[in-house]
Amino acid sequence: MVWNDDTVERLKKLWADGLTTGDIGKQLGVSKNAVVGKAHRLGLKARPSPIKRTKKEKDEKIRSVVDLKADSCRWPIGDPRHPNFHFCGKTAIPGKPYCSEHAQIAYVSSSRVREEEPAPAAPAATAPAQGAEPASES
DNA sequence: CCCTGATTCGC
DNA sequence: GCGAATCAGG
Repeated sequence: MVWNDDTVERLKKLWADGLTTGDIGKQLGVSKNAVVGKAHRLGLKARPSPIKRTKKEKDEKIRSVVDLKADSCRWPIGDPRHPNFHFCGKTAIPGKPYCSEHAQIAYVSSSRVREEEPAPAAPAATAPAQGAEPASES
């Protein structure tokens, strides 16, 4: 490996960028040892071993049932497998997991459902009352 | 055992 | 000075 100013600069860049020695080595075409060794000699280094890109990524992806209030209507909207799946969220009837509107649909008198009303994925009768667990991302 | 970085040591 | 081998932490 020829450590000219250019390569050294790239090394420092990648190193500062939070890349692991292995990744830097791949991008520079050298082994991780070469990277670590050079970094050591350059003076820079001293990073926690399993350095992780603690940057962004992640976050604001798992949200749906998690932020439901105790009185939020749990009527499912959309496909549970779809990222945009959510719940009605409107204020539910005290003691019930659905708002008045959806409660009518959920608690059909003679097990008969309105034709245009989709059956709830999680029936209120069997769904956990206030402890709805976020089962997304599984 | 996998990963990581740190240090050693022959070249 | 270089980096594979080796060591050590997680």
